[in-house]
Amino acid sequence: MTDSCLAVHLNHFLDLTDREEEVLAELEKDSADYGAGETIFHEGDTLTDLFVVNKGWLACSTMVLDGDRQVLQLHYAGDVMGTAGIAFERAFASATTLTPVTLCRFPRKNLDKLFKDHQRLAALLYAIGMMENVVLCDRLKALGRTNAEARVANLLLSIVSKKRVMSADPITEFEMPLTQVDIADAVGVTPVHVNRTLRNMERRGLIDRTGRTIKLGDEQRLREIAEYTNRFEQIDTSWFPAPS
Amino acid sequence: MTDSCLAVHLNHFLDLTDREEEVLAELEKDSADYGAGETIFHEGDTLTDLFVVNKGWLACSTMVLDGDRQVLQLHYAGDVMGTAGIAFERAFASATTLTPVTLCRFPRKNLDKLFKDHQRLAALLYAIGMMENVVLCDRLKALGRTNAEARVANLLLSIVSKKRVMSADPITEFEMPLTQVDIADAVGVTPVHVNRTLRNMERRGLIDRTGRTIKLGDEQRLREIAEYTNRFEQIDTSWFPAPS
DNA sequence: CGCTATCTTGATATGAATCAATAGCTGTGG
DNA sequence: CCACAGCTATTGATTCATATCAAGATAGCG
Repeated sequence: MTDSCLAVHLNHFLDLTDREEEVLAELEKDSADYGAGETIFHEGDTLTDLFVVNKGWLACSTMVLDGDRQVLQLHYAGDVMGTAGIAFERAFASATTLTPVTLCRFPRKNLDKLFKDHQRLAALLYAIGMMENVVLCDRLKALGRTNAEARVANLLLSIVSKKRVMSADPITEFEMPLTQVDIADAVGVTPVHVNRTLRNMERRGLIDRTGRTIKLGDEQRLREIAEYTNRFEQIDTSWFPAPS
Repeated sequence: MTDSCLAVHLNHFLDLTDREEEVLAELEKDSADYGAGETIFHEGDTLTDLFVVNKGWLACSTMVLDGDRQVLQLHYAGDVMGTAGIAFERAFASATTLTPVTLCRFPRKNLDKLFKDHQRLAALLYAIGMMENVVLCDRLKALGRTNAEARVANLLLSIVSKKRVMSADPITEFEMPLTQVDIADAVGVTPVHVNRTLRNMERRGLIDRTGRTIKLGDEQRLREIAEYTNRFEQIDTSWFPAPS
């Protein structure tokens, strides 16, 4: 077994060869720790590195001119963060840590080796990128066409899903990495309304809260409210080229 | 010069070699025509093919249980459609034609050759996928944090941007492929409100409308209102592996 | 040339925003 | 070890952008 977080994550979708695991571990050499609330990079920064998240939660967000903030993506252990940097030289969003975080930074230039020598891994990264695409579409649907409660339910479920990818047992209780302001910025409502929505969900037994800990009281019902599909569970790797 | 639409599109970002153009042309062999308003595939269909759009506009959309619809992505000549199929065996959205369309269908399995033998093209496809992620994030920001006018402005500008990628001259007038109901489903408001918003924008000289033709009366101002960034213009290919 | 989809406009309703105030919690320095 | 500062959470009152409901008016198409 490897201690590469990325390898653990990718092994979820594919049986990696030893050689492949080595290559991935290589990307995770250069690790650094951050406290909660730190900014890793800012929107507009020149950024030709990617990051493997080794531990903790981060949010990518962008500001509207009037001062509003939109949280675009959440990243958790095992994720590759900053993949937009594959297409653009400048960051389109800022990345901030929500919890203490360990990150491994590597130059995107290293990906060319991966494309040349480990095509199956390249395909897997591509597929994961497309999965993120689908996740973004789910969020688009939630923001465009559902009310505050469904949006919040969606967010909670996707956080649990991400946790479950990296842990063997089926979590139903978790430490919420987002403040109510963060939730508001993620689901596109005001903090005040997030508060009322959460309390209302609590009152009806959908969730239980103790401090920042959230327990899913009725996950089935939450899924119905959010019309949730877990996209993180598996990806279809059947078309992939042979392993190197 | 090739008649492959995909090659024309990709040449926008990279100087393709003759060999690369051949490989792309190969993907565009199997073409078929569709009228406006046809459905190419449905949400939930098993779908292991991708499509190159050769001509016309398509919309990918998904339904909410209560009957609402959310338009997720628009596709135009030169686009590869259905790339989510790279990660999943079932379509997460439906694709319908907005105008008469020519499509070339190819099995995703063909991508493995591309990964094995034409790594630069694989990297480019990956980069374009990541560009689409950024576009989705822009839309997320628009839906989460801006009013109806900014959302509509955003949509109009992104349609013009897509047209400009495939045409030499700087279009300011175009045939709108979406009805007001489609626009509503794309920007997450009601058709009634789209109508009022468009008329208001017209009254203020931001746009001119004659039938379905829209002319950008004050593109600069529209960009400010939408806080628009054109993501389609160029992608950074400097890290790519060498051409095959 | 009538049918149906699309667009337009007015009146009213409502989910969420805004404004405003208070309370709890966490850390930090005196 | 307490007091103060500054986030975070809670709650009520009011406002507002957009939804909903309803009814024409146009226009494209078979």
